Amino acid sequence: MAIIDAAIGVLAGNPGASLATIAEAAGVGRATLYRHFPGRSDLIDAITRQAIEETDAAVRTIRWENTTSSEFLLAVFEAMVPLGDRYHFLMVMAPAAAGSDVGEAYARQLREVEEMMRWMRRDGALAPDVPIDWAVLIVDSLIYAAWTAVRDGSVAPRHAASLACRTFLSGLSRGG
Amino acid sequence: MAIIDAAIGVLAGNPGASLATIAEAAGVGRATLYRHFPGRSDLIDAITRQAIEETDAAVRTIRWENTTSSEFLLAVFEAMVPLGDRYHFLMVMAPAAAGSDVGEAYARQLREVEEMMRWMRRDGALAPDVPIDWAVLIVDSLIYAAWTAVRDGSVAPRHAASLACRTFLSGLSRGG
DNA sequence: CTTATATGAGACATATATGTATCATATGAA
DNA sequence: TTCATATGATACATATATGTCTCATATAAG
Repeated sequence: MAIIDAAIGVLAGNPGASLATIAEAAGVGRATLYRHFPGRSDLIDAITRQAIEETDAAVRTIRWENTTSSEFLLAVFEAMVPLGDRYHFLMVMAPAAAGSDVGEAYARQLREVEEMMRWMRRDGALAPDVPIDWAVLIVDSLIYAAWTAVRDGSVAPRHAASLACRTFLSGLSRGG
Repeated sequence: MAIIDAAIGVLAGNPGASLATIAEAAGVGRATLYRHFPGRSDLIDAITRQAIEETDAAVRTIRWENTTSSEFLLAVFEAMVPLGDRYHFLMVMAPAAAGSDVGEAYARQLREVEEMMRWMRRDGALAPDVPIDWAVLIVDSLIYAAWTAVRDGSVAPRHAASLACRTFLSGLSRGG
């Protein structure tokens, strides 16, 4: 929906933006926004649900059979970098919803990334002495960083995911 | 000052927090806060200035003579990770102040990191095909990620900087 | 054409945040 | 003790955001 898309864009830059600002960005009247979402919290909730759906759907398209964990990681970056704003929105807003169903869905997503990291550790693609929590955090950070870099024009959209994946696996030094 | 420290803590978690919330966190009356800072923007400005001062001071303690660029990078992480909240605050707030003196100071800090990245590229510590902008962004991301990990207890304070530095230089894969 | 539905504009009441002013009190120096 | 200063509490006015309501209008289906 156009309102939700506009709201994600506005709230990503300013989490405290007023509903009037969001309505203007969506190109609808403020009253129309209240017709679709009874209150601010309902809008936030709808955005969160959509972000979870979109990110889940993007990950479901990836095939894990007959691939290495590193190839899978690259595919995850390819799928998630374009959704960086959604991903970041979840990172910022979902922890506040802990306990609810959306909070649970976010926790599940985190567990899935943890699972991927354990797979990588078994493969040797993740060093044994690296804390799983740190690896998960770096995946988060790189997705958002890559999305930011594309948005600002620092990195071409085609190269963003591979750059993020390379950074994760082997760092940025020559011959890393 | 206690008010500024408390304000950084509150605003890092919720950039739109009310002055009443900040005053309560600082343990002072709301009126007292207005006596020190005529308005909200003055408080934000004071915080930004202090964050710039603190980060500048931390970097100035680092010696760059007779060191490799990689050693210097580690020292930067050591100095900046404890100031991760300040650093993140600047990342979020300073771009909005572009044109003013604090905006200029932030731009200078960015140029200094760029300079460090160019030094690393000459050293071979940064691969030639990695965009400088990406390297700068990753330094930012890693500082904040490391600070977050320490705050949440995922990583011991002693290990955070070296983990961030290692991630930057050689990634997280085994033998990276 | 007629009708049901969705919308935009705007009035309105309420809640919250901002900013100002006053007064009693605590604290610390002379 | 006496006095100056800083503070906390409170009241107050104003601005902004939220949420509800009405009405005129556009639009699409019948």
